[in-house]
Amino acid sequence: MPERNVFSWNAVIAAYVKFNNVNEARELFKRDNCERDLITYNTLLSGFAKTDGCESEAIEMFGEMHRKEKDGIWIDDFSVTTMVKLSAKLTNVFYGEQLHGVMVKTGNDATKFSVSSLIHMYSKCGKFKEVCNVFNGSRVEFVDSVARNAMIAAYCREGDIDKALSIFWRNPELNDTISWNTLISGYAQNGYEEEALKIAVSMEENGLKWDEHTIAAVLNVLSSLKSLKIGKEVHARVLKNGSYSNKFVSSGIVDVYCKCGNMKYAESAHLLYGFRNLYSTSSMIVGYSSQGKMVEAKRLFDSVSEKNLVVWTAMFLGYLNLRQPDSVLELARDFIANETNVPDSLVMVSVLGACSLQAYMEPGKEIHGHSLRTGILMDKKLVTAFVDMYSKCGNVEYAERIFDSSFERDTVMYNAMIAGCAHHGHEAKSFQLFEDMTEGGFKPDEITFMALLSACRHRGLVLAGEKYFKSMIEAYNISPEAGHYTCMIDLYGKANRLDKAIELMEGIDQVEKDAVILGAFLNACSWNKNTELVKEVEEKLLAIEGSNGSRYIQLANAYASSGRWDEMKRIRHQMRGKELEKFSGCSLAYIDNQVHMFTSSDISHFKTEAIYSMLHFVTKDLSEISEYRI
DNA sequence: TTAGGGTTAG
Repeated sequence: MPERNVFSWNAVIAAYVKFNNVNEARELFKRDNCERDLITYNTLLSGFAKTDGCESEAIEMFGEMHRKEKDGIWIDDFSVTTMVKLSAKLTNVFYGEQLHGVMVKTGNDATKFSVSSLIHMYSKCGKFKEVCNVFNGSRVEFVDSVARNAMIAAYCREGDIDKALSIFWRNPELNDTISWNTLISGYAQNGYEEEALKIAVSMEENGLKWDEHTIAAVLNVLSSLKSLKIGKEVHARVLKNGSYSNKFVSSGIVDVYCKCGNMKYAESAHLLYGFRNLYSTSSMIVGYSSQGKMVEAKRLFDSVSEKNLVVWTAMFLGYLNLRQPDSVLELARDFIANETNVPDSLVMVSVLGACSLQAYMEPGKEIHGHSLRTGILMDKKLVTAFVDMYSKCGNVEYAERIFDSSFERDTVMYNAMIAGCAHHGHEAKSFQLFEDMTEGGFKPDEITFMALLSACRHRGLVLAGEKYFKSMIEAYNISPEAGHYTCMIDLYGKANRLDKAIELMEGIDQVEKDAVILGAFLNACSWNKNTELVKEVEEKLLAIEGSNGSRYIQLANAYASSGRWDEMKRIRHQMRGKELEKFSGCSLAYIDNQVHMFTSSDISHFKTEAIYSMLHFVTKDLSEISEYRI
């Protein structure tokens, strides 16, 4: 242009901002010949505010505009609204409140722009009371469709769908695409996925077309529902209208396939349109790691240059679910060495899970120390993870201390503490915790009863065990699972009440008589030297688990215990020539930075002699003090 | 020529 003026400069800078090219906009702004006025500043300010990674430039520029008062450039209502929106994006309510103050001072707090932006900002920052103050304190003419939509969204965030609906249906003629989209997401955020889909359908019936936001919201719903069929339908729609170039839509498609467990489709969708999209890649990592496919997960994880806590946690949880604590701890070392982000509670929970698996207390203690020093919020999941870790690492006193100091509790946390006490032989405490739990209004679940029954089993408390077993079924309407039956049979067997064990077995449906229950019953028969029953169990057990070598050994031992060497020989003979998997339970001890693993009758350890001699003393002491058979 | 409301991953 031969003749440029401030209008043409503003127009071209605005065009770059509009098309998300803030770098070019900044370059033009900085040129010596660029003519600038307040509008130029506001334009670039909004560009910085909406661009990820440029937020601090916006704050800096706003400060600079403030200082330029004497040059005739000041901030106006446009600049303030832009900054309120930025406060919402950064969920910085302190900044937002100051801007609200500026609005009041300059008399700009009663416009449709200020009302909608303030409602949005306070809602995003979780200050619902302030949202209501702004909304109720605004004159009707300043509450337009934008403010109305902001209010619907605020009610949805607050979890008050009914209020959101009442605004939505009070003047249905005012509803635009954004109102409908807000409601779809609102339903989904509050767990009403089916209703969200119905709203999306009725949106079209009301003559409003789906836009990219609608499609992204619907895909999000389908991920939660794990609906492959409708997911494919929406995918087809996306292919027709070309909206896959939208990053929310493309990563949404990838996520639906991941959540449905169809990694083949997910992989091709990711390669076609999710490549280099962090959200799509994250979904892929989560998808693979939740299926235990850690090689694939790691390949994608390594390709992410800017890792965040979401992808880290996905990897941690993947290894943890596969029960590979070494991989979790190795990844944790990698995290400490390379990650600038501070670990949050979910990262810590994953690493604590690995410590629990390995009975390795040191890293757990370090995490505990770190969380105390940094003052991180101890949420319920984190407290539970500490309780579990300290219990499983042998320090139930620490576990109790953390449990006692927690302000909030839930069923899972109680379960961890009850199980911890049970495993350490503090059955009275377990029972007391159960009382506290039910009195506090927390509903016990099948895991609670598993912990209580295992406390009874370890201490031979038949009557208490029967009481909990009965109350689980009758008072709490929980059907016993294999673990509960196993506990009871074990309990009866050790208390020499084979008659009771038989009675219980008779009451279990055929389908529920799985190998674990039969195995427990076999032990009960063996302790009570009932060879006839062992024979009966043998047939059923080998029919279900004929390839499990441990079952043959268990049978052989059962016959041996009552002196039936002929039968034992027969079982040993049967084993020969078969390719059998053998599993043996092991114990782990973490001593001097090294894991020591022990199985029953193990003599492989380099300090075997010392260990057995100590074991001899401990066993002697225990049998003297214990009233029960060990 | 500048501003406000709705959408993703643990």
